[in-house]
Amino acid sequence: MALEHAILVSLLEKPGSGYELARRFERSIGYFWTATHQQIYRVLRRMESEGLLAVRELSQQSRPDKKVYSVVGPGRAALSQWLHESIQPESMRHELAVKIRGAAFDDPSVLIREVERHRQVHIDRLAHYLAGELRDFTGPAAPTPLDAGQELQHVVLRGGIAYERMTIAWLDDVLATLRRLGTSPPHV
Amino acid sequence: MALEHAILVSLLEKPGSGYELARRFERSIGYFWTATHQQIYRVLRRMESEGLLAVRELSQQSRPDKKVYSVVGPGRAALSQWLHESIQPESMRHELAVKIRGAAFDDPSVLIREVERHRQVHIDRLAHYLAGELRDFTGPAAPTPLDAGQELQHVVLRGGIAYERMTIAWLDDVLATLRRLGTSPPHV
DNA sequence: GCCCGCATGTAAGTGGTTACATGATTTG
DNA sequence: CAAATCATGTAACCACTTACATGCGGGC
Repeated sequence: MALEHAILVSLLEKPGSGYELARRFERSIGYFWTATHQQIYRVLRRMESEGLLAVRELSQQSRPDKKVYSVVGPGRAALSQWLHESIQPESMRHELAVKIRGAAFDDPSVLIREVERHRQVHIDRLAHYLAGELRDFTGPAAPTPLDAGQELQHVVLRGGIAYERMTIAWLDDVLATLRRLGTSPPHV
Repeated sequence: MALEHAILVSLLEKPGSGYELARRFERSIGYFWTATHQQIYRVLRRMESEGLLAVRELSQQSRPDKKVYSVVGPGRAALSQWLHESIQPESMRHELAVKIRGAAFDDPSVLIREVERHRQVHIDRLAHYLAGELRDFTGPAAPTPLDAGQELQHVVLRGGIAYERMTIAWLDDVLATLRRLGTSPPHV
């Protein structure tokens, strides 16, 4: 049920509609938790019916109406309770690693292009994160000093940056290994 | 459907029963893909009915009978086809990061113990991975030279090691940030 | 005239978790 | 005598994805 809590955090940072939340889940909070609009609309309705959120229907001209959600008392309490509970450290779900091990039973070189493609995606993400860091936290336009919320957002972003750097270095290692194996005869 | 492919890889590495696969998903292949026994039994039956696997029922004395599964032609073909397809680089699912951002709306210091606990789990995992690396790949008892399958298992393990090291360093950063915020007055 | 962005939703299906159930053998 | 290991399974539920559906307004 972490989607529920991710929504609470996002709406506490700033109230918004389901559509806007879906946008945020494509960047910002979405860097470490994803959700599609279908799922978001469903969970928003449930949370509103449970009294965690309040809705305000907003008529707009030259745009469809929207429902702006915001967190109310019980929602804030639910988040606070969750913060006091402990979660179990998650185990990885790394599909590419499964593929790499599977390559032992086929030609390892078929994976080279795939790994190169993934590497490029991670390079792009890293550049994106670094640009965001400069814009919001370390650049001349950033507020000084940062408040607690900004410090916490920054440390999470640093985690994303460290993850992308680590992943790129590892994919280089994978590529070197695949290329090395490609020069020797097949097997199995 | 990556569980299906993880099972194919694991059974190609060595045939086994549902129970044995469940054990393997607690270590080895389970380092980057998890599954419970219920799920494994369900998928094994489906894969067998689809002709990807063959079963051999094995009577054992002083132990329950077991069904040993192995990959047959169409299963190997399915794996090969999957290796040729491209998968989209997965996005993170990092519940702890959601909590950290959520801490801005509560007392950040409540998270210190939780983060310390996670840090310890990652330290233990790292030690476990390093022991496995020494045993299977870099120690004196390791085969030399390694074959392609072992090289690929090793590069995946190196990825796990890099991930744990990066995570521990990041959690240190998180702890330093939380402790720093704890010394200043609350907010929001 | 077509596609994109804004905005919300239904329906069907897959993947995955949790709880419950059974029963023999081995280990402390 | 209790607990853990081996071994397989059912049932109910929850989380998540994919496909489909609608409709207005603005830009190329």
